[in-house]
Amino acid sequence: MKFRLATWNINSVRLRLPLVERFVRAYRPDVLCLQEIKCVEEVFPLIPLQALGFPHIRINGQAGYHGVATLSRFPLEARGNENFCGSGQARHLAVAFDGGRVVVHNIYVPAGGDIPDPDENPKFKHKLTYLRALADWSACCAFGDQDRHILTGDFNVAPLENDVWSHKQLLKVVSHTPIEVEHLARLQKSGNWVDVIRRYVPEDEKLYTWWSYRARDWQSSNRGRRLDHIWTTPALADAVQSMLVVEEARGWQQPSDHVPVIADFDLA
DNA sequence: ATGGTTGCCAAGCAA
Repeated sequence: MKFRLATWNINSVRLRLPLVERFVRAYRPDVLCLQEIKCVEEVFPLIPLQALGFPHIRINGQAGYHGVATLSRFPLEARGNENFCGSGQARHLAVAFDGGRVVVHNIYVPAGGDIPDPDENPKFKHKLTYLRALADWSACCAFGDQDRHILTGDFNVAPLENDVWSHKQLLKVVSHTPIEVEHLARLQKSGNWVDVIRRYVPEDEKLYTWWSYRARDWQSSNRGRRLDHIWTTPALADAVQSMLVVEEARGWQQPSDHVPVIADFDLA
C-alpha cells in the first residue's frame, strides 16, 4: 500500500479553505493532518473538504483556538483524543487506517508564549509539561517492532542548529531553547521515533517549515524555523520513499505562517 | 534592543 501523508498548521481552516483546496489539487495527499483549525466541529467546513476528496474526516475542535483535524481518502478508525496534561485544549487526534495497521497521531504542541522561563511564564511551563506528558504517553505505548505509528504535526520546537536561521540568536527564543530541545529529545527517545524528514536533508543544511508574519519579506529575510515534523516508529521509517516541504505555500495569497510537509510511504 | 503581523471575534489574547 502506498500513501502520501501531509501535515499543515493551517491557522484557521475556515479562512484558508481556498488554500487547502489549492494545496490538495496540486499535491494530492491521501492523508492530511491540519493543526490550528481554530473552530469547533459544528462549523468545520466538512462538506467542501469531503468534496475535495476526503470522505473520511475526524475533528478535535475548539472555539477560537487550537484544534486539529485529520482528513483521509481511506476509511478511518477513531483512536481517541488524548488530553495530555489535562489542559482541556484540543491538541491531539489519533486515527488508524489500512485496517488498523497504520496509526496517525496529529498533534499541536503549545507554542509556549514569549518568555522562556517556566516560573515566569505559565504558557512555557504548560509547553514543557505537555512535552513530558507526550513522552510518558509514548513510553507507555511501548511500540513493538511491527507497530506502524506516525507522530506528526506542529511540535513548536526546532531541535537542530540548522532547524533555525541562527542557532546562537535563538538560544533564548521559545521554540529553540535547550530545555525545549531536551524535552523533545526525550519524547523522541521514548518511542524510538525516527525524524523521517531530516533523513532527506543533512543536518548541516538549513530546513524550515515556518516563517513569521512579522518579517517585511519572509523570503528575502528567510528567518525560518523547522517547527513541523513527521516522525515514525522504526517499522515505518524505511517505508518512506520521499519527502517535500512545500515552501511555495508561504507565498500564496493570505498564507498560513506554516507550510505543508509531505512524506510518501510505500508499505512493501 | 525593539517591534514587527495575523486570526478570533469584536478587546485582548494567543501565536
